[in-house]
Amino acid sequence: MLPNRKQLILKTIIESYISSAEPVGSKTLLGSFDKPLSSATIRNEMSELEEMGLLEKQHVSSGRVPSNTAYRLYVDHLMDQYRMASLELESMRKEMENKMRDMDSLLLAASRVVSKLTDHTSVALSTKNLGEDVRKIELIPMDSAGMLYALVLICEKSVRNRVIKLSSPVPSDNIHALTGFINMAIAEGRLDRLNTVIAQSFGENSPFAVLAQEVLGFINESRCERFNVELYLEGASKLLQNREYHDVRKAGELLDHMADPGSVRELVQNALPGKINIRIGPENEDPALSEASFVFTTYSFDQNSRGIIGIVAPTRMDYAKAKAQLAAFVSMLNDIQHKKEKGIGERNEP
Amino acid sequence: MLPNRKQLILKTIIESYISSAEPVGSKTLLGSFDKPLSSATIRNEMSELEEMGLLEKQHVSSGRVPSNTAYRLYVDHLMDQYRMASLELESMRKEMENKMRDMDSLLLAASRVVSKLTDHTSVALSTKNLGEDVRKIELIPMDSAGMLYALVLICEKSVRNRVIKLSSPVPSDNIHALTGFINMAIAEGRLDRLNTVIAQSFGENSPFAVLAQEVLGFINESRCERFNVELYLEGASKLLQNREYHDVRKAGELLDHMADPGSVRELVQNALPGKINIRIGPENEDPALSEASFVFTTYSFDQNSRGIIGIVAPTRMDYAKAKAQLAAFVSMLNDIQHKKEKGIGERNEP
DNA sequence: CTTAGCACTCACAAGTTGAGAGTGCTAACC
DNA sequence: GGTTAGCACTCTCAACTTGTGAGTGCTAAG
Repeated sequence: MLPNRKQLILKTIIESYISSAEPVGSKTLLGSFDKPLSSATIRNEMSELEEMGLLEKQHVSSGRVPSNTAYRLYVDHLMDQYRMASLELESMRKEMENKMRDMDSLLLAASRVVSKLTDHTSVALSTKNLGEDVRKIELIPMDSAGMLYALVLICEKSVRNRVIKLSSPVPSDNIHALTGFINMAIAEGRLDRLNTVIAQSFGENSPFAVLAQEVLGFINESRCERFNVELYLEGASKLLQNREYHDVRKAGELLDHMADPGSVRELVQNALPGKINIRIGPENEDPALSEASFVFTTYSFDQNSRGIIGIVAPTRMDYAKAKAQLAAFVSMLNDIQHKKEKGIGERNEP
Repeated sequence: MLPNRKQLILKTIIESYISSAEPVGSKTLLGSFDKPLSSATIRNEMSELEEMGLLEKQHVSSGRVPSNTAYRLYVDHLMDQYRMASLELESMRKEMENKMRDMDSLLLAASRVVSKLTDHTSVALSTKNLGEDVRKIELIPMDSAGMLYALVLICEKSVRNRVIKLSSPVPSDNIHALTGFINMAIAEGRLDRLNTVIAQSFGENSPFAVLAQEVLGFINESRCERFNVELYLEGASKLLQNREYHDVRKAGELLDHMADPGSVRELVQNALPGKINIRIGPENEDPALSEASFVFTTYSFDQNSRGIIGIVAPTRMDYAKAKAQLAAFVSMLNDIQHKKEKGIGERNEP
């Protein structure tokens, strides 16, 4: 067993190296001990630790670096237990629960396949409209002439209101009925279709339908968009294979950008929907992509869920191939989607 | 509009640069035209193309490189259409269909959260026993004394057979019944529980139960294990942030290894189940990890699905922190899993 | 319009140098 | 004995220097 002071010194060296990544010299440790030690003393200890195979020098006169044996010793005996803050734990749990709910495995699968297929880094972004924004409405008749006070409770806490003036009066129990209708529709998440349902049931121009129209319009305006965004970046390491990105700083910068939903969203503004979009170098607003091209296409899975999928590569990429592959892929994805909607595919094999 | 020869030269330059990544000099193109041209001619053309802003030199005497404008021109007008081989298309479709079926979003979510949490590259590997291996059985009585010929159809095509000898004879309609039972169980994927069901229904030692036992044993032996493996590598770019991996070749090598299920599987051999395993540098068999540490833990979701999840980082990593985070994460995952099984969590908010 | 030839430019790799960090050793000190 | 100060020594790293080769632009002739 190591004497106490050696242990302490080793531990200090390891931790210093862990956090700084710089080889540790005898002077670096000067301030780190209760009892002040001179650098020479530390040097002596260090050289003994080196003899024991716990420290290593990269060259004769460099600081020392822990050996693998030292790490092992550290892990098994020396290191303190790290205590996670309860805040940290809590955020971890939240994150996990959200992720599990929101993960979009179709798009993930897509981005994996695209990356593998094109041999480039692929990016997929899905934007899902959660649509759970409107919670409840309340309609309050103000007089018999057709003035209404409408309240919309949105997004958990906030409230919007408006006075609605009807051209022809509507009986107050109709108003109650409408309130009920709408709240039920909200609860069941079929608010979008209510409009047409009412128009069909009561006639396009019936006072009731007009009122409903009015109220639904108001609700629509009040909607605060609640989006859920997921981003998949696959095959990041493929980028490194291009000589343009042999500079790690550049590669890291680009990858970080492509891993950030906000940045990607900006990149795909003004995309032609359904076409293969090609953005060459500085055609991408973002300076991080000034030497990269982004070939992508938009894709919408259903009303509430849109996405983009594409690849990033150096401007010197094989555009023809990438374009063809992406196009083929999207058309294939459409087929799959189609089959799924019709409920054909996706059973176990017969 | 560009004269024909200029177009051709530009196109050739772009395509040469796309595939070689080397600035293109006038001599490089010598062999590329039907009508032989001297390098001087090409030089003249190139210098005109440069004046038009389509080519660029990195320095006075280097080859030329297409400008972004040139790429745009190329994409819009010059490039040939790339035609995908039908083989390529087919493999794409297959890949996609498999991926969609096999994606394990829990583990993906987990690996994302872990990467974000620890700020390191995370790796998750899931091994799922598909268990759909046995397709059908057939039992054929050979004589009245209790000899049976059993056929098991496994894994789509292959067949195994065995002669089973019963200690006491079983009536032949019982045998038909058993065949029916088992095939039903196979079809419904509850073969595992059939054993106990029969024992309970017919008595532990009844001839029928004994026969069933025998046949089920045979089936079990015949099982060819069909595994499905999925691997998730998240936060690959985080590795680049460590100075140890500022060398792109090294980083790429490591990432490629960690992205390969086979390699990862080898790494986690002899893992202590349920513990946090720490493999420091060369403790990992694989030389690609000789300067990296792999901290991981095993995790089993249910009978048929096992996985590992962990992080890779340079040997100089904060082991204490990583260990604590991973431990906390796994215990949290267990909770979630638990809740899920009991059917508690995962509703919409109230 | 095309080509051959030549002078010129510049990046890159190899070699050189000096400063700085860190060591090991020795001798003195407690 | 353990600890410290001091000094010579080693080695890396960055800055600078140099020579070579690739590739150009220009000119003059075909």
